[in-house]
Amino acid sequence: MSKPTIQDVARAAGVHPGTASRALNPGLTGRTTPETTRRVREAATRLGYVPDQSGRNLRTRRSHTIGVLIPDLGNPVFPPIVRGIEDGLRDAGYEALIANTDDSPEREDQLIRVLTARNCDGFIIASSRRDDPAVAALLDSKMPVVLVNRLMDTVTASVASDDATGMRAAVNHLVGLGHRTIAHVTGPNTLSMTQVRRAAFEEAVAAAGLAADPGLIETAARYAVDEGHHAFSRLLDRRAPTAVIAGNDMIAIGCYTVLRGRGLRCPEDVSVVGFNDMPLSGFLDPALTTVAIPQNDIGTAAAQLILEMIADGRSLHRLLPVSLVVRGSTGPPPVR
Amino acid sequence: MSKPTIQDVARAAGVHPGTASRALNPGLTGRTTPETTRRVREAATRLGYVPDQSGRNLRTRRSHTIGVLIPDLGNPVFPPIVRGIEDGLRDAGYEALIANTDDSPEREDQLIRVLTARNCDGFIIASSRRDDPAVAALLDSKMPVVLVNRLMDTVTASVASDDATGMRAAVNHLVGLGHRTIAHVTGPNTLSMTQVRRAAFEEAVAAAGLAADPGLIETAARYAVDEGHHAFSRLLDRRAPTAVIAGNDMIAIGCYTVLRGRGLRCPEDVSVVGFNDMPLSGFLDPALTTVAIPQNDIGTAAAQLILEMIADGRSLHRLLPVSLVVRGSTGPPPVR
DNA sequence: ATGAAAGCGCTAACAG
DNA sequence: CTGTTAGCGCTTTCAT
Repeated sequence: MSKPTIQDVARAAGVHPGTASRALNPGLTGRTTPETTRRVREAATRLGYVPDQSGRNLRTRRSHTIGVLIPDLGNPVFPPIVRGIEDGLRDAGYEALIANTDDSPEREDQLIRVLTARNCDGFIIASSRRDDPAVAALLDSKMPVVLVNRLMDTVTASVASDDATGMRAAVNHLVGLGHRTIAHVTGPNTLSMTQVRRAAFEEAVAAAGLAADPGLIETAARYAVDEGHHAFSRLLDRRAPTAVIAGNDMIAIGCYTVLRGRGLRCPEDVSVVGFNDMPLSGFLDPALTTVAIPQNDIGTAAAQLILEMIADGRSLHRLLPVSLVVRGSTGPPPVR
Repeated sequence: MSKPTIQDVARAAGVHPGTASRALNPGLTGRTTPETTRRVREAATRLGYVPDQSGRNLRTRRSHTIGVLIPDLGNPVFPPIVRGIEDGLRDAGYEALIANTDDSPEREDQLIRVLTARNCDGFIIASSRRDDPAVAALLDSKMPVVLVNRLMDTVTASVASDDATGMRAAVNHLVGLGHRTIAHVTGPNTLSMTQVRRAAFEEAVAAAGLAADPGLIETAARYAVDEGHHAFSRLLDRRAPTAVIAGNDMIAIGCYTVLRGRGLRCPEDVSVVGFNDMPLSGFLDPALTTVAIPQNDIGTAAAQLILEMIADGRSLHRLLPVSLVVRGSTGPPPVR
């Protein structure tokens, strides 16, 4: 004997399937007699009835499923965020469909289609570029969308860390240690996150009374170790900073490898500050000083936000607080 | 304009929806004229047609969804495996529903129920303990299940790395360097993985003609940095090994922190070997010598296997090759 | 090889 | 409040 359908339940309860459906749907209580409701529910539990999701999805065009787009689960920043999302959604009876875009616009576009075909009720997207036609089209289609950490002008709902404040704290930390020549290795310019962190860097440097020097800023093609390595290497070929703030922890590791390759010590010769405080950053040698973003909270906030959008259409921007974690990679500048 | 349906494609191609369906379904090539197939496919791509899964699921009585249970996405070993699973499944039109058990039996049991209610067509489980009633019940129910890296006696389908061979390579590497006192910090005994690695360690040590010394083996309560730290600390309190093989890379990091805390250098005083070669292990200082398991391949193999089980009921055990990656954390033992 | 038609399980709109 | 009916998009059987 296979799984019971709502027809079976209706027959057992002596009512019409439509009535059984109403009795079983929590949102429609009051549309059936208490007595009927009771009888149907009793029959359902007795038969071990579990509503078939496929039928329900097809009819309601709802799947209780959220598409989650991230650049790459292999980047250690994302797993904690994804966990936050998953747990937040599941507590509300939703599931996450997770997909990696590898920062490829084509792949992102294709994945949006695949997930749309699954009738996702909404999307949480952490992979968007500032100019992103696929996401823009999704927003146009009135699909609920929450952007995470990478924002776009047109979006109405987002969750991000307060990177500007974090960057200021990082710069002030270095200035307080006595640094006067501070470099910044940014991520790719296509991302809003890069812009925010870079603008805050320039602002904080100016506020500290240091000379603005474009030569102290270099762009890594991706938020990855090797690209960070190349970018910082180019920077060191033309300048001699006593400290560098990396666009994120992966780039910071790239800075480490450059210093090691050139026989420079960290923090004695050059201090390094990262961004994100991803897992294991504290176990690097030296332990990385970095701006910690609340990765798990970002995930749960994104989950909560998308659910609110689906329920009431409410949408807002949330900025979550960060904190500077001072470890062993920063110290006073060398005496010249 | 909303999403195109197969009706739209059929109309555009001038054929009946049924024919369009046949032309689009890869399994049914030969049931339509090459010309028809071409025309339908052309119309489909032109319209950007993506089959609606709810309709398909309802009709085929399949959800094209696989439940994936892992201990914790926060452990850097798992993201690459999960990526392999996701990509492997998606290429075949399946999606993964990922859930973290945090190694809690209760949570695992509950998650299995949640995912079963979603009509998953099968499960890929990387969180099973040797004695695991929830997974055992799932196996009993004839649900297709593939176990990953952690095996059980009763399972018929599994994917794992060839840990025994890897462990032998690690031991031989150390013996070749001249080490005669080699320690092993294992993971928890509840996992088959731990057993396999430990048994292979003892075997390889014996095969090298070294004395078996139970005092050189210590168990970490979890595959985590802090537990690895505590376990290795206990071990060093009673023995003075010149090398240690950690149950995995997280435990290896715990060994690093113990050595650092005691003023011992790696590899000059004590060599350390890890297991898994998780991301960033190569960027630790010293770069970790470790047994690399093909994380991505494990994921894709698991995806392939579960799809085969669903399709033909075929099931088998796969053991994937590993390789020792020699980096900077191993060297000759100190001269006494 | 293709067209026609039925139906998977469910719920929303409409009557009564 | 409940029965009736229709149909979501797709695949598959049955004709032709």
